[in-house]
Amino acid sequence: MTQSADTKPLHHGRLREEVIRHALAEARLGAIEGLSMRDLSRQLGVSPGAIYRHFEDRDAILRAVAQAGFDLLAERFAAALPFDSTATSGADAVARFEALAIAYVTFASTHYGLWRLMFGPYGRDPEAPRPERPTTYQWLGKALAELHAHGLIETATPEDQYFAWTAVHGLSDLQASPAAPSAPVTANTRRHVRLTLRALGYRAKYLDSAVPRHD
Amino acid sequence: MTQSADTKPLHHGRLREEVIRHALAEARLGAIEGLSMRDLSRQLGVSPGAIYRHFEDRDAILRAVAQAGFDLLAERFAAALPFDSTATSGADAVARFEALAIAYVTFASTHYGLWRLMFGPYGRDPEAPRPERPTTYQWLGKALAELHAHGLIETATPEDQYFAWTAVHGLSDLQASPAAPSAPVTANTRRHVRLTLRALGYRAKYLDSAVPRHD
DNA sequence: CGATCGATGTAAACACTGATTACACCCTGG
DNA sequence: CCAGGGTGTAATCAGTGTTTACATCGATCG
Repeated sequence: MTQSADTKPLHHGRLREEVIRHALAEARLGAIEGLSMRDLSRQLGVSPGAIYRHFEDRDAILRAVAQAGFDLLAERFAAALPFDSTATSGADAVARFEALAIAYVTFASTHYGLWRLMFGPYGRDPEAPRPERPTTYQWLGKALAELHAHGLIETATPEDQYFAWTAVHGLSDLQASPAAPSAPVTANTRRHVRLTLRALGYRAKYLDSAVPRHD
Repeated sequence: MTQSADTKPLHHGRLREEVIRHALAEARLGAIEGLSMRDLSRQLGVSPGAIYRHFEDRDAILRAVAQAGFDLLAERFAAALPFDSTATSGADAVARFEALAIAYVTFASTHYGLWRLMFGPYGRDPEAPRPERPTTYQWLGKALAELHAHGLIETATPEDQYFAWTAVHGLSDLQASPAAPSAPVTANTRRHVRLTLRALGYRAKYLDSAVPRHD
């Protein structure tokens, strides 16, 4: 399984990673459900059967890609906001929450196919938890806890957390859906975040004033 | 196209409706993307080619099913709440909004595959608008207008409307997603609705008190 | 009434897909 | 040096979406 990295020893070498890379690239645009084994094998210059040395199934590839999607999302979170740092002020806590939301919505709209895959039936491979990365839920929990610590929201219960997630998640989905009216991403998200915070009892201190940005 | 209903005149008759009926039934459970023409034709006791007399494509079937999904959702709305009626009081306006939200979430969770299809790339057939039914957006707009008319929310702008939709939509999606923690549907939705209303400036009059139910 | 014609269904074929199998290769460890 | 296992190949199988040529039925019209 785990190979000595970049030695490229056998005929082709590190096929598994290449498969995931290509499938992931295809998923960015959409319609990853239409992924074809034979297309994949042709792109990789390899016979169709070869892939079955590394994946049991086509479904196994989709699961692995979904997994990679969650990793990618975690990277985006980390890029928008270091996980170890803490908010220095109330305004900063708001900005951090907002940065998180924007990262989420942006990821969904720039990787819609992948994002749908992540929340579809291949969402999680229960065999392969990876506790080394904080999950979306943990990021969100931390952001809410900070807001609560600075007295900006009334509570930071799991229910509040769930609500905040669903609000941002719903925006992300409808933003990219052809069945809904569309709007510019980040401006829309900012307004959305303000309303979400108000739902959580935000005291309106910074509601209409400028808020310090992260990056 | 439109046939004299139940005469069943030709070899098989009304194949088109039967195709949609079967595909729709399959969509209830999920994975309608995996719909197979040949499976369908076998279920209908018909040769595979016959279906192509009524649908250009497999995709055309999916589009038609998505369309039928929106019709079905509209029916659920109408069942939960007559469109012509008006809220008699503030509490009633709240109850009506809540009934709408519950209908939406329940529909999504009981017809998840269909619901995903509706918001996927086959979401809308732009060739076939049907102005005779109020859309989700219109239902929602009416509910918010009533809340505003009774002085319960500050504004009822399109932005508010969009926010309310995304909030309920996100709940619907995460509720049925394997990648998220799950919870009981209606109780969860009630709490969600309360928070959503608060985001819109709800004055908390009925927030924790019992609210009259519809039906 | 009977011929005609368009709408509907059938059967066979085509290219393609996911998956399995038997076989060949070549690196590695003893 | 040579066995063995991980890796890739070629051929093959059943199943798919779609097209084509052909058959059949029902209504329409002279």
